Parts: sequence; C-alpha cells; structure tokens
Amino acid sequence: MSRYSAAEIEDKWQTAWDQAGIFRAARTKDKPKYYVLEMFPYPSGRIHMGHVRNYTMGDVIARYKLSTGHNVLHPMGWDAFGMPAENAAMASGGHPKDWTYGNIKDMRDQMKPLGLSIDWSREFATCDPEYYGQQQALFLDFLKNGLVYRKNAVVNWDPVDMTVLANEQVIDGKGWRSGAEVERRELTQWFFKISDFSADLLDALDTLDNWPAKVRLMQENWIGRSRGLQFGFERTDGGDPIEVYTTRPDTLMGASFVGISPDHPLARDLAETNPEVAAFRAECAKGGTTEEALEKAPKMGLDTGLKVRHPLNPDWELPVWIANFILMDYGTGAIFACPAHDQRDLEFARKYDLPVTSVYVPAMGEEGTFIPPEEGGPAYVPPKPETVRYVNGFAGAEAQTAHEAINAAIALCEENGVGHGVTKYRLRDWGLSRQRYWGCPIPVVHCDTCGVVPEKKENLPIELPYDEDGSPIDFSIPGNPLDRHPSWRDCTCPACGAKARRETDTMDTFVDSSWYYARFTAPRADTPTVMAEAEYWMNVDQYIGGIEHAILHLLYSRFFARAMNICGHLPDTAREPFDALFTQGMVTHEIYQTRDAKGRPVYYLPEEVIEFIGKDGKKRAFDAQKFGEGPNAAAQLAQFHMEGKLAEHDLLEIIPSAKMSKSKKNVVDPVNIIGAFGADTARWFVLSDSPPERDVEWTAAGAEAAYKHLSRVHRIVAGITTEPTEAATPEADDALLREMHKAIDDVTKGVESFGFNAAIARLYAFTNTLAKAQAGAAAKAQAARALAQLMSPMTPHLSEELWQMLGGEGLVAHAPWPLADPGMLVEDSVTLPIQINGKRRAEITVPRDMDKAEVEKAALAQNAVIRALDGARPKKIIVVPGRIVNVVL
RNA sequence: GCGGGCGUGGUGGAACGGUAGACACAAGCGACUUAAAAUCGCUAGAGCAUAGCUCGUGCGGGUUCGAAUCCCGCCGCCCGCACCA
Repeated sequence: MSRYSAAEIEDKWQTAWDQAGIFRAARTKDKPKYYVLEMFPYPSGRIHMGHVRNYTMGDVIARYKLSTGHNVLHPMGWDAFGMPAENAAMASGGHPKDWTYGNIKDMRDQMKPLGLSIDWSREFATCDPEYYGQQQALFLDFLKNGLVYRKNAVVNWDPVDMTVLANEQVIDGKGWRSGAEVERRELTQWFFKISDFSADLLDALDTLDNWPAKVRLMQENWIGRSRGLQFGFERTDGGDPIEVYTTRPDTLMGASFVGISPDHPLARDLAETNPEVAAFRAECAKGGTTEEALEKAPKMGLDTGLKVRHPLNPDWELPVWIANFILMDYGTGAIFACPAHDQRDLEFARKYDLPVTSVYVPAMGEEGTFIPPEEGGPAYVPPKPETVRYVNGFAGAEAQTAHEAINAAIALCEENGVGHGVTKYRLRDWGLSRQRYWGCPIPVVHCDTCGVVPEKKENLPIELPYDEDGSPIDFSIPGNPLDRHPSWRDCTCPACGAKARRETDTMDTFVDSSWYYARFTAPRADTPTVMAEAEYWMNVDQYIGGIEHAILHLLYSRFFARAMNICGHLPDTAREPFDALFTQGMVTHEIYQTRDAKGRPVYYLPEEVIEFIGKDGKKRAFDAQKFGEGPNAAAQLAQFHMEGKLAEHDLLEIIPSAKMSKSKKNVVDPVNIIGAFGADTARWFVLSDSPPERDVEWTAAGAEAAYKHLSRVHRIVAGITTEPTEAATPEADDALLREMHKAIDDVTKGVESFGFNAAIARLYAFTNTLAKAQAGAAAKAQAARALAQLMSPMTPHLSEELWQMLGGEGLVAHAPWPLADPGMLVEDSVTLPIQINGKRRAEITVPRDMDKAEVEKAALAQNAVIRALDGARPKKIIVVPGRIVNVVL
C-alpha cells in the first residue's frame, strides 16, 4: 500500500484484533491486573465528540498498560434508564425499551469504528433485566442491613406530568417539560442512608491521592462538616424545650430571637389550633424547593407569642418566631438569631423590628469606617478573626479570636450544663423514588395486613411490563404507566399470600450507575457480584469522565461500594472503588451567529458561511447565501473588507469554544469525521493541542492537519522501507538513536501522567527528526518501529500498519513497550546558557562532567562576558551544573 | 456571600525557580507544477539606531544570582456551593 488509506487500514486491523481476541479479559496470576474505565454513556442515539475524547483517553491508557505487560480490563456498557426514553415515547409514540435498544445498537455501530480496545463480551445495559434484577437483589440486601428506609419528604411535584421532578428539572419555579407551576408536596419516599457514612466519606477523601483536588474539595463542601453547640431553649409556658444547633455559640450574648422552620413540629402543632400559623405555613409552602426559588423569596416571619429563656440568663426572655428562611432538614430546624453578626438574621430583625446587639467590634486600627449593625450598618462578620475585639462575651473576654471564642463558648456551655458540642453534616439522605416507568422497579409489595413487604429474591427480577394486556403501554397519558397497569400492579403478598399492591415507583437512575463498575467484573453472574472476580479486578485503577459528575455520581458510587461491602458483595479493599480519577474537558466548537430584527440570535451551519481573513488579520465570516458562493468568494470578501465595502453588521459573529449543541448548529458528528479522515485522525486530534483536563476546540483545519500528519508518517515510513540506502555515518546513526531514546522517555512519561498533548507534540518533533535524519536504513527502521509503537496507543490502526511495513513481529498492540536506555539519554557535552545579571547573553558547549571552576573559566572567556565586564571583576558567578551559568556584576 | 481555578504571540498551547513562546494551527515567502491541489524548504513575540540592544507571560509591589512559576495587594474571566444557622 503506497498511500495512507485510513478506511482500508482501520477495517483490516480491527478484524485482526477481533480474530486474535486480545482485548478479552480473564483472571490470571501471571500478570498484574489493570482496570481502566470510562464513564459509560447514556444511549441518546448518537455518539458525540465528547465520547470520542473520553474513550480515546481511556483507550490510550488501556493499550499502554497492555503493552507494559498488564492484564487489562476495559469494558463498556450503557446507562440506559431515564426520562429521555419516556419523553421520546410520549412525543412520537413507540416504547422506551425499543427506543433505547435501537439507540444502543446505533451507538455501538458508531463506536466500534473507533477501534477501542474494549472487551465487548462484558457489555451490558442497565435496562437489561439481568442487570436491574441484581440491582433489586442489592436493594433487598440494603433493606435487610438498614441501609435503605421509607419516610415522608417534601418534593417538587409537577401537577401536569404528575411526577416528582429533580431540582435540576425545575426552571424558574416551573416544570421543565410541562411549564406548570411546581408544587411542594409531601410524599412517602425511599431513601438510602448515605448520611450514616458522612464522616467516613469525608475523611476517606484524604486517601484519594490520585483524584483531582478540585473534585475532593467539591465533595468535602458537599458533605459539609460543621462543629457547633446543640442545646435546648426552655419555654416560659412549660412546653417541650426548643432544640437549636449553632456554629456560633460565641454570639449567644447577642441573641435576639429564636426562629423555627415552618416545617418544625412545633409550628405544625401550633397550626392545628391557630389559623394564623396555618395560613403562614401554607404561604411558605408555595413555590419550589430549588435554591433559585428560595433565594428570591423575601424574608417572612410570624411571631408565635411563645417565649423562651436565654440559657445563660434565665431572666432574659426571647420571642419565638416562625421564619421562612429556616430549613427543617438542617441542624434541628430551629435557630437562635444574632442579627449583629449574621446578615440573614439582620434582615429579618430589621423587617420585624427586633433588637440588634453586637458582640464583636473591629480591632483598633482596622481600616474603613465602621457603622455598627445597631445603627444601620451591615452584619459584622469579622474579616480576620485574629483582629476582632470581643466586647460583649460571657466570661470569654480572654478569647483573642473568633475561633477561640467559639471553642471557649462550647466549653463554657458544656460546663454549665447548657447543651453539648456536636458535629453535623450537610449531606442528606438520598431519595431514590421516582414516579416513572423507565427505571428499575423497587422490589417491594404493599400489603394491607403486613405493610411494606420485600419481594422474595427468587421472584427477581421484577420485570417492567412491556405492554398492557396485549396492547402497548400508552405513554401519551401523563403520569406513571405502572400506576394504571392493574395486571402488573396487583399481586400477592410474599408474606401472607393475600392480595397486595406492587410498589410502582422506580429507582433514580443514579442507582444504576452506582455499581456498574463492580458488575463489569462478573457481568453474567446470577448474584450482583462474584467475590473472587471482584477481589481480583477491583478497584478501578483509572476512572475517566466529565467533571459534571464530580459530586453526585462519584459520591453515590463511593456510598454504594461501602454498602455493598457491608452486604458482602465487595471486599473490604474496594470500599473506595476508584483508585485514580481523571476528569476530562469538553470538545467545543465555534458558533456563527447573527441577530434577527427582534434581537434574537440566529445560528449558521459552517457550510452556510464563507470564512475569510479580515483587514486586521482576524478570521471573519459572511452569510454564504447573501454573497453567493464562488471559487474566490473568500478572497473577494477579504478584498471588500480591506476596502471597507462590507458593513460591520453584515459580518457574522464568530463565538469560539462553545459547547456543541444542535440548536446552535455547531455539532461535529464523529461519524462524518471518521468517514472523511478515519478514526486515527479523530483520536489524534482530540488528544493533541489542549491538555486533557481542559476543553479542546474542534477546528476543521486542525482535523485536516492531523490527517496530513498521519499521512506524512505513513509516507516517511514507506520511504524508509523502499528507498535505497544512502551513505550514512555512524555519527548520524548514533544521533538518531539517541533522539529515539529521548522520544521514548518523553512519550512514556507523557502517557503515564495524562500529558497526552505533550506526548503528541513530542511525537511531532521526533517525526521531524526522523524525516531529516541522515542515518542508515537499519537505524531509520529501528527509529520508525519505535515511532509506530509510541503512536500505537493514540493511532492504533496506523501503528499496526507501520509495524507490519517495518517487519515488526506480530501485532504492535501486543508488542512490549519500548524502553529508553538511560545511557542514551545523556549527551557527552552540554550547551549552557550564560547569563549576565540574569539575562541570557551567550552560550557555551562544554563536556557534561566539566567541573565548576572550568565552566566558570570558559564562561568568562566569552566575548559577551568580557564586553559586559569591561575589565571589572564579577561579584559572583553561579554555576548550576548542566543547567546554566549566571555572572553577577 | 463562601470555596476553588485561570490569565503567556493572530490562535491552541510548551516551559523540575534556570535559554519564555516547544509542538501545532493560521499567515507570509520560495521550490516543484502549464496551473491548482498535494508535497518539500524557509520566515515569524513587539520595537529599534539591527554584528547588537531595549521591552515582553493581566496590573502593582516583594523574595531570589535568576520569577510565567514562590509571596502580598489589585483587575478580569471561569467553575462549584449557598437563607446550611
């Protein structure tokens, strides 16, 4: 084959890999195992460039590890349950199952041409009954072990679609699909007891050295540990004390009132006899539970008329208010307010004319004018706790800092029998019930006599019904089809055998993705996992996915691994499932945009515009239809622009680095790219230019350049194998082989440290070296074989082809990774830059091991140095061996 | 509000505290060609009095023989969390 033909090459080598079965993973003691996993895709129907980037990175690691003698597990599956399938069924008829499996087939067909080193024999979809049946088994085990329970909870309810919405699905207080005003509704829901693991999930973050610091920090904040004082306020009417939790007991002497949540049991009790309280609670119940809705809500309150005694001064009475800004599910649902040092409390106190008393004032000398909160200033939160003056504290006058004051306050209160110090977490239990069809059914039964009864394991899987008594399930009716499906819903009680109702809620799809990594170790087993397999393959050595999963998916998976360990489905060593995590950036693409008469954006496809270089040298774009296409359209436009004949408003705006989206017409379909240039080009491009954790901008020019480079490599190697040997010197051979070893060293380090862009830059440089080398045929062939190997994780098909052309043995995918010879990495002589006062002025080439004094002498003999010294003696000469010389005047 | 990150040529980006701009894109010039494409070669941070010098990694300071890199203070952009007591 004389020319680079990606289509032929890629087809040929994919078949060869298949036949050799080299990506099939099985346990063995001969080699160390390596489990590399990319976050599995949702089967939307099309793969996109983000998938290509994600799976290519995983594939680079997988193939590299294969070459370095590891037993590699690199599986792929489908996160297949979820709302889009139901929405598609609602929009265009059909069934979510057909839609989903059709999409999986399409996406698999689109993915396979990428040439990923995946063990497809382990593939599964989470909507396979064999998978979700095992998930139901897990649920029952969790139930037995007290890891899942039922309780009432306030949720976002869409009254039109008749389902619970996740917070992300509520936009401006309205359902994202129906547009209906969302209600807060109380429902009985299933919850995972993730909050039992708060401390462990937080503390164990410290052990995840190979996770991005950013992700660990995000999880830390999400779990949200705080240390504070919990105590009871005694009521003057003799009722049960009101328990409050505070992280600021140091401000107790600035207390103004006690506030309780509208959902607090006391507020509920009062509402039964007091219509005003009932009305206030109803008012607060309006609006969604989203942060957005809460933030916009003004502070509202109602004085209950109740009074409590200050814990440190029984004569001091404080009023009890119901306030809408107090959350029932944090702390105790009740607070004491110190308006002087808390902005929310201050807003509330101002609105209802409650007292404001400072405990702190700024230290002497602190800058800026200070208006005490009492006199209308903002709440004073000490900017630097160490500079604060503690003026109104209780026996805590010796406290120098706010932090000390807090600890002193906790200690003092404990001594006086007022409450105790406690640690609280922000993390709440995970509500998993969804009123949807296309999810994993929760395997329990509701019986009038026995209550909630778990299904028997032998009845699993509780399979979703495909049709309803012969006719397809109708998804055009709002609500959950399972609810109105009598023959599925009605069942017998597993305990007493009486007539009972099946639970019709299904599980949150995050449950499906919380343990799939474990299932891949034994995907066909009739238990959730097989201990021997899990012990061998777990943990995932390298997990790769998007930063958008930094919290929920990764936190849930960490919880699930612990819970599965408790139930005997994972070994103790797999309580943290992902040893290393890498979060990759997006693939973006520029947008061509203009605005219509009403100022709304209008987008253009790349083929609808003509690009040209403007008079300022920057890229411009023009509506192709308006101009008319022609062979010289771009040149003409550039000319017109130069002459000022184009009105600015006729030019399209070019917005770089935008997330790919259909509506913005900037999607690049991988299938088209593979068709035009081949998979190796797509893989090479998404890895080059940008560091993998950062976004990479897709450009047509960049893709073409990648293709040209691969063609060039093919051409160079073809030249080496066919052209007659030129006269070569041993020096040229040696120089080339030294460069080869340096390239091996650099590329290996790049691949191991996720420096793919740097590795690729290094491969470009090495290719240039090889192309220009004056070495003999044997040395060139040796260097070319190394090049083929070093490229093989990124461009596996081309590398196989080159390997074959160069007479390499077997498959390059199986060939041992080349090793850099340390002796070849060091040169006999080094070139040192000579600085004068830190500025580079000259350079000298000296033997590598020349001693410092000699180097100094050589440096001082340089013309530039002599000129600069002008006869004077240098103050100091710094010689960093092998690095630099700095002459200080 | 709290927490974190980033700022380097026309562009994407390199650079253990040690020659700033590797590698690539876009651009320009040249070779080959009837021509174009492809390919190959060369140029390229800015400026100037051009064997060389000055300036230059958002801005202002500091530490250091030496700072894109470390420290302090600003400015700008991005991300996460948020009536969390």
